[in-house]
Amino acid sequence: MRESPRRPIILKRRKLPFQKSESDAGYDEADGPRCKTTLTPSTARCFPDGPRCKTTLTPSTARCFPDGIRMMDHPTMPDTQVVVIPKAADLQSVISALTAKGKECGPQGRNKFILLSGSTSLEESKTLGCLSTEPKGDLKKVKQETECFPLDDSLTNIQWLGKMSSDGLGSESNQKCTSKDNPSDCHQQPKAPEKEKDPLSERPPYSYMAMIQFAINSKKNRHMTLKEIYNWIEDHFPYFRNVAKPGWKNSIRHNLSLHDMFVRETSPDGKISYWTIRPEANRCLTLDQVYKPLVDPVTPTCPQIPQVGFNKQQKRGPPELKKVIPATGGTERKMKPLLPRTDSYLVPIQLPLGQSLFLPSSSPATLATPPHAPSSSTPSSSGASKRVRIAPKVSQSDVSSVMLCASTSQDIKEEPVSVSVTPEALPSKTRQQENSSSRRKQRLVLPATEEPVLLYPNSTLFDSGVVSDVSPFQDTHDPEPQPSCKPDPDSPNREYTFKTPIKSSHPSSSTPSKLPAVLEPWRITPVRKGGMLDFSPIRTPSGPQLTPQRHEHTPFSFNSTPFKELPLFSSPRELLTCSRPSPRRSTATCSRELLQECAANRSLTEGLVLDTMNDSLSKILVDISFPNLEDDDLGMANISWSQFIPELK
Amino acid sequence: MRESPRRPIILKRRKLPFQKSESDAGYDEADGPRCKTTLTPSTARCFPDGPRCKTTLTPSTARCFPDGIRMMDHPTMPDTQVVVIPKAADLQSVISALTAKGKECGPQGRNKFILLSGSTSLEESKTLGCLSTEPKGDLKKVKQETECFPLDDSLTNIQWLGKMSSDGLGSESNQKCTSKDNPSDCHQQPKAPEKEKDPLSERPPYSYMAMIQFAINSKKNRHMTLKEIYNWIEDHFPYFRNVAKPGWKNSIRHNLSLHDMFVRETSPDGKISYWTIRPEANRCLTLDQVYKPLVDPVTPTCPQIPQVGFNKQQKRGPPELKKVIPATGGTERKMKPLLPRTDSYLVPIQLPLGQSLFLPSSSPATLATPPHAPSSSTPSSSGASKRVRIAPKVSQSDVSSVMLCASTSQDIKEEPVSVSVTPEALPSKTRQQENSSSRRKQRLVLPATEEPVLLYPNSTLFDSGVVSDVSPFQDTHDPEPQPSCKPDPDSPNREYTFKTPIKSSHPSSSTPSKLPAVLEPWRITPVRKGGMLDFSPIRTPSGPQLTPQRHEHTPFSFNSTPFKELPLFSSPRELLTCSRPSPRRSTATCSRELLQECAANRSLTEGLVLDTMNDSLSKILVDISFPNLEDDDLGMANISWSQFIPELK
DNA sequence: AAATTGTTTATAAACAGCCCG
DNA sequence: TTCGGGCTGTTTATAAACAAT
Repeated sequence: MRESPRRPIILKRRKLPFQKSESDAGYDEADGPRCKTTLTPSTARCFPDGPRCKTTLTPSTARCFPDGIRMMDHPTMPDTQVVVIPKAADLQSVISALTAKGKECGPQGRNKFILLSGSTSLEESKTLGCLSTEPKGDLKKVKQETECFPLDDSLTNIQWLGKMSSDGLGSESNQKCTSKDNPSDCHQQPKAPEKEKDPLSERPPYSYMAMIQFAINSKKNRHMTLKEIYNWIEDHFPYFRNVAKPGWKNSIRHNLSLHDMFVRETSPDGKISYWTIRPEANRCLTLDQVYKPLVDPVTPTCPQIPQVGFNKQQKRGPPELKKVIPATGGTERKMKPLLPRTDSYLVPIQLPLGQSLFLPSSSPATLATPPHAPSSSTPSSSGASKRVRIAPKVSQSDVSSVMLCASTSQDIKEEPVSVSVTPEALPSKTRQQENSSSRRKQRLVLPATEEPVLLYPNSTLFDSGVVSDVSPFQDTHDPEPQPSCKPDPDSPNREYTFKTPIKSSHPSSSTPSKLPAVLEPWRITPVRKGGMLDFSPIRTPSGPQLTPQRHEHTPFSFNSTPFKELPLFSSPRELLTCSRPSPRRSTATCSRELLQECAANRSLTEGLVLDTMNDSLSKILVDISFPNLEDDDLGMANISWSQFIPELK
Repeated sequence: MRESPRRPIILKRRKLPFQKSESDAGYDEADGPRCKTTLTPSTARCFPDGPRCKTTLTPSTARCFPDGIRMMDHPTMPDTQVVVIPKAADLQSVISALTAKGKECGPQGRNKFILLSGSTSLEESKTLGCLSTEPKGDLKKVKQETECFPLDDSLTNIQWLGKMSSDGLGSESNQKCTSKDNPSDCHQQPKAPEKEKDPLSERPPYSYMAMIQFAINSKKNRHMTLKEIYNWIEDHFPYFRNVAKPGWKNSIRHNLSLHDMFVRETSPDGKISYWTIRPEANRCLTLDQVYKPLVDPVTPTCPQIPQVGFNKQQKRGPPELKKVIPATGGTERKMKPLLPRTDSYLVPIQLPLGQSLFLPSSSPATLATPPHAPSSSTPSSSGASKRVRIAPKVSQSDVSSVMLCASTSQDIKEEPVSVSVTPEALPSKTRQQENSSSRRKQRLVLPATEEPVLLYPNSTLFDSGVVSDVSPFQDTHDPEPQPSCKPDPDSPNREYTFKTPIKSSHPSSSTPSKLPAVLEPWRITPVRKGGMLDFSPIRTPSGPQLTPQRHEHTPFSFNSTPFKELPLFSSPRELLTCSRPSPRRSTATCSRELLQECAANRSLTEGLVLDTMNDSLSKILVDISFPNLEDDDLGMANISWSQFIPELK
């Protein structure tokens, strides 16, 4: 009721109902270096694939892992387990269980989890050392538990969709005026008489940032003028045309300026400004991805092999969620919620989708780098796409230190072979630039508060960010051709020039929006003061505040080891604190040509960054579209990850 | 009168009254490579040091350069002049004149200006090629003009200060309620009965970001808990205690989260979170710097030699500005306005303060980098502190390309010798991390819109950001010792660990906060589409949108040439588009030990980033405190830049 | 002179997570 | 001990002030 407009709740952020139930199998307690099992599921410990118990969110200990989740000790990393999660598994349950497990500490600190999605995707969840931050964490070796069906209320988006699809609108627009505590606003937009009954006039469950991405990605050339963005949004979300206050355009502009992922270019004549999405940051979100496809997934852009232990939607949203919004214009499909952005709190880990080799930390960069630049201090020179992002918010120097520590650690070996990416594609940009996302201030997580990190490769060619990611199809209604994340031949090489000066030289988050610090290795600095942690790799001689000292740290020189070559991290600490280069650019997903062309698809191949979601799962990286959350359109979801990860086959 | 609270105007941003008056000496027209004069003022063309004409801001052509400004052709760079500006010179006038000049185009594009502050500081202002963006720019070889006293209204801060010092308050607090269009707000804070008359209860002219820096830098160890920040601000700015709505604390928290420059650390026990400033980004702003010192500058932290053509305050604010606020607690000195943050629109250029050598792009990083990291793709490995930030907003990959271009350009030679910084300090972090600032989305300027870039080394050890930077003194009233930008022995190495996860992996702006893109070389990508410009260095084969292509660019491998070795840029285009490593870490300013300790001082030595100012000079980099803007306390301002730049002596 | 476009700061708010009484 | 409230921290939305066209 203040004088200020209430922020409309688009998608409520909600913490996953991680009950921190101290239950968990004691296996994580035995923290000694675990047997060097390969990633093959053979050694995996299987979770009961039994039916999910739709338990309430009470912190009860009764959790079960659904969908035949398998766990195995990490071959080389102590306190680390590899968890193979079928695509149909309840991601929320898994996260809940692992989170609980993560609270436990081994000799070297908290347990870590490397997650592989349903034999296809790789995830890493890890918790750092048992910082005494939380006194309640003493419950080691508790039984492992799984929490079932946390999705039901952990994803408010689903409910929104259900409401939206069930034409339960009216309230939305009213809410805008009444629930805002700003009754004065109601009279503002009298132009939407139909808003009460038009489902399309409800506010879409997407943030401005997401909608801008939808708009820009709807163009083949992937650039749009501001006006075109306005028009696209109005065309596809009548809410803004009919209901929203005029200020929404201000917000669009604000978002364009605020987030680094949006880049302004200028036409050759300098007269026209186009807004584009940084390719590294572009998840290729398109509106068609957020609508439930009316047809079954077919003609996937890339070869996809529905494969391993894939239980079709074990769990899905309430029945009403499956309703399809009446087709109107280009928006007849039901909107699907987006997964939370991965660059929020989360540490993306690069998936070893490529063959077995990792690119050296900076090798790709060196390709294009002039030889006279001896200083290969490039911290995250390697693919830098997906790395563990759990790290404290640090200065760039700190990042370097972390990287240094990692590189100095024992088992991380550099493998200069870059299998996935064609050399020309890799040249210079790969290093730091791989990491991308929308740039907001982001930070590394303190080890003390670690929770398991879920890394999930996107099942579709695009990093749709849609919870039930399925539709590789173009938005049929959209008059503008869907780029399919392929670089439009014209736009990239057009004569456009960037017009806006770069203001932030700060390498790290900076900017608002971007792949987690891990992707920005330079950003991941060791905690100078981090003496609290026992993990040596993190320690750095200099305190974070001393400027000169930040020079001491080597830049990200450590190369990440391919996942299968397991000794990725000597200690959980490394896993958490070091942004792993995880260099290999996964090209397995698509043909190499496709990848090269699909700059936008990089999120999929490199890190699957979901940065558009409003519903954030704090500290949990869920960087894939998980098909079983709400609906059954698993078509694309079946894209076999085994293609990417041969080990899983 | 909307329901939202009006944003209180703290410091109105105002574009400098650059009239684009086509007047300018024709010397800039002769764009051929200029004689290779050294930076000695001998060859400098002197501007009349006559009295400043307090002309209005009319675009009249009558501009004069005050204070014995000298200009000379750049020895090696075509279309480039070196401008030596005495410390007492009217910075605004110079900027105005150079801006006008910058509109002119030489054979290779727009003229560039390398500015040296009063024989002591170096600046580089340059404009890129004559992009057709502005048709009005045809006025080549116009007469040179100077605009006098633009400060009077270009720096609204001064007026605010004057008002504040003249106890003309009352209106301020009332304004908060009445001018806000939110009458409902008025009743909110009835607790400030004295606000009407207490000058201290007026809202300070600093942004939250600046005040947070003041607070944190007031502590020796340079970290503060949130609560301490609250208290410090309330103690030093009674406005927040007495007048402001409670929401101001929300804003403080918001700023801490939003800007990358603020880093959260955790105490060893994980119980306490401290907020710190990224050393690279820390300008060491302290409140004492913004108050006019009551005593003459003495006991400078570093050796300072008042030296060259230093005209004491030629120009100063209105007489009332010189009033000293009645001492009350720690705030009796008059507040001075801060210079605009340099990371806004501006391209910081690293000053060759050190000897003559530049660090190799990535050499510092390599020191600490494990040898096994062959991939030295580090784009901005070298000091990366100050570079030309005029560049289009680009993705990281683009940045790499730019750097590549620069390195590939002819005269840029790598000089691996790192003179300024002690080797241990340089190791890994220096590269990208040097660049720092507060992280907001920032972008490179399109060449089409270039204006001269002013690079000004800070005259004080601190990058105070204060317009009339003078006071090296600690805030005498502040109970907390002023760190003097020296690394507190305790804090840097404390056991604190970073707690917040890094969310943004995006290397570039990231954040919000960070030295300009130049400082983040990886961020400075060539304009893929920049075909509009004729400057080859900017061109890159791949379009900005294609992901794979971003790999093609080498990472910042080009090393910047020391200033005196002049062929810094083969063309203005290079200067503008390439983020110059400008590697040499200037250690000349302070003893090496001091520098090493003074992580916070890096802004001075590396780039002098002013990121706290509200008053932004669009596209003009004024990265120093210019003593003559408002008052006469030039004491510290006399710090001889000649120490840093031997050539000037 | 006005509208558009772009950049920044301020403010409010919705949550999440933690701590503490 | 648990529960609820408060504090801390992160994000998004909205408004606004400017700047630049």
